[in-house]
Amino acid sequence: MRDNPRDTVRGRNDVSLADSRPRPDTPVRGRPRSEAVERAILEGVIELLEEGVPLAELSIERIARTAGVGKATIYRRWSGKEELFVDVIRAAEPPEPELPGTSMRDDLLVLLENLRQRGLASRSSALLHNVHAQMKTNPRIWAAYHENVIAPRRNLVLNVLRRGQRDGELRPDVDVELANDLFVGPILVRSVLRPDAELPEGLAEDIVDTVLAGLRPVSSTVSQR
Amino acid sequence: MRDNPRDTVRGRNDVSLADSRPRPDTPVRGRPRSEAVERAILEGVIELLEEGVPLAELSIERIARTAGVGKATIYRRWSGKEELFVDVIRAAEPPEPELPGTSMRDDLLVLLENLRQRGLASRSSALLHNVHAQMKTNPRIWAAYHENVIAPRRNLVLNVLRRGQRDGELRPDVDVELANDLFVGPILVRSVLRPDAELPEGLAEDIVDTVLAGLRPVSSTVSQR
DNA sequence: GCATTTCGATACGGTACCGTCTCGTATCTT
DNA sequence: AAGATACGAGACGGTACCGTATCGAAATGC
Repeated sequence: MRDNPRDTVRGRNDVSLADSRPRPDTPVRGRPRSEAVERAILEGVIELLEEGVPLAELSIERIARTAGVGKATIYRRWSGKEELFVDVIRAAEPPEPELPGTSMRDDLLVLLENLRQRGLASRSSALLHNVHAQMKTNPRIWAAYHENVIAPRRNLVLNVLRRGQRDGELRPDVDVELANDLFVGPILVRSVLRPDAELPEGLAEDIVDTVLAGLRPVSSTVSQR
Repeated sequence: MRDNPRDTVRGRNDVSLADSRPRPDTPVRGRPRSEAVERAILEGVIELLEEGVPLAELSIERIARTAGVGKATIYRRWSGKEELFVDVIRAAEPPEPELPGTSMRDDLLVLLENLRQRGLASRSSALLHNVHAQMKTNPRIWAAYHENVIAPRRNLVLNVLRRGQRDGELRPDVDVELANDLFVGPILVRSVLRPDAELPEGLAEDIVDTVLAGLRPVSSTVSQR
């Protein structure tokens, strides 16, 4: 797909639009691109980020150096660091959790526990930090992260909440979007904004039950505002 | 004879390093340092960050260029970009909100509304994004931000919650730290992690009342399906 | 008046990376 | 076998920034 229209040595008689043609046949001629090289590059970037190297300090030369490949091999696949990083995001996406489906509370427990585990993992954290850093400057990176990581998980929670609302486990008058943020907010805040905070064992259950029950003292009447 | 490089560094006040040095003869000789120049540099950095320029792309040369000062003028005050950024954080800190003190709910409304407003402001957001990006690499920047911005606000909320717990507005068995995250989490998640999300007008009130009341249907004793 | 220091400006050598290109070799299709 | 392409390695000219040094002018204390 990302073929190079720059036949170097021979005639450069080509004119204006290089690659506007859809070119359906992938170039099967010549040596094919190594899939192993591709993985080595992506994995190398992930490892560097995990080690705490910020994306801003990653140069193509350094990536090539640590992956043990030539610079041209990288430029053959991606046009630059940001393009590459989009694929890194895709490659690092963890699988979605399986839901028991027995009740809204049970599903929420699984989802929040999964979120807590991800908060404890350096890989997710490193990725999120660097995505976050590039968000303002490079909306494409943010879009890729949102599409590949955030949106799927968010939809999972929203669907669980909607079903819970249908089944009477959730007050019908609450906004499910707000409810979602009430559940995931505490974990996200601790893992992203206060990395020194702890994510203790029973946190997911504490959050679910506390949010469901409310913080007002039990004897208080509902008429209070 | 020119100066040795050590006496140029004298940053004003330090965060983590003790540096209780009682001003080694603030050089009253010669031309004094311009306070206006100092402000111009700090404000220039803040404006650049507000415009979406990431901290990683800020070079001393560029800062000097946009502030209209010489490079040496910057190096005379700070030893590098990170040192400078610590002072930028301090300079951009907004004032703490005033609390009515009439009830826990009223105080929480003010605090969360204040937080919502900050989420809407580009200045806070730009700062937070860049602090966040540097967090892993440069713990000093994170420490400065935590000490100057996060901790004071957090303590404000925690005190309000503790008082509410004493006064019977908050269940005595809930962890105030968890309660804090339940209240601030939704706003922080929306402003930091989902910048496309909205922060609508009545959000603060919605959060406070929903968290206090709980998400479980009122008369229901059913917790499982 | 004079010493001292800061000011903006800019020159300086050094470093790192950019993206392209070339080389010799390896691997695939025809 | 011939042709095409990918591979690692690295040369290449160009750009931006680093941190220091120097300049003449300005601002202060003595």
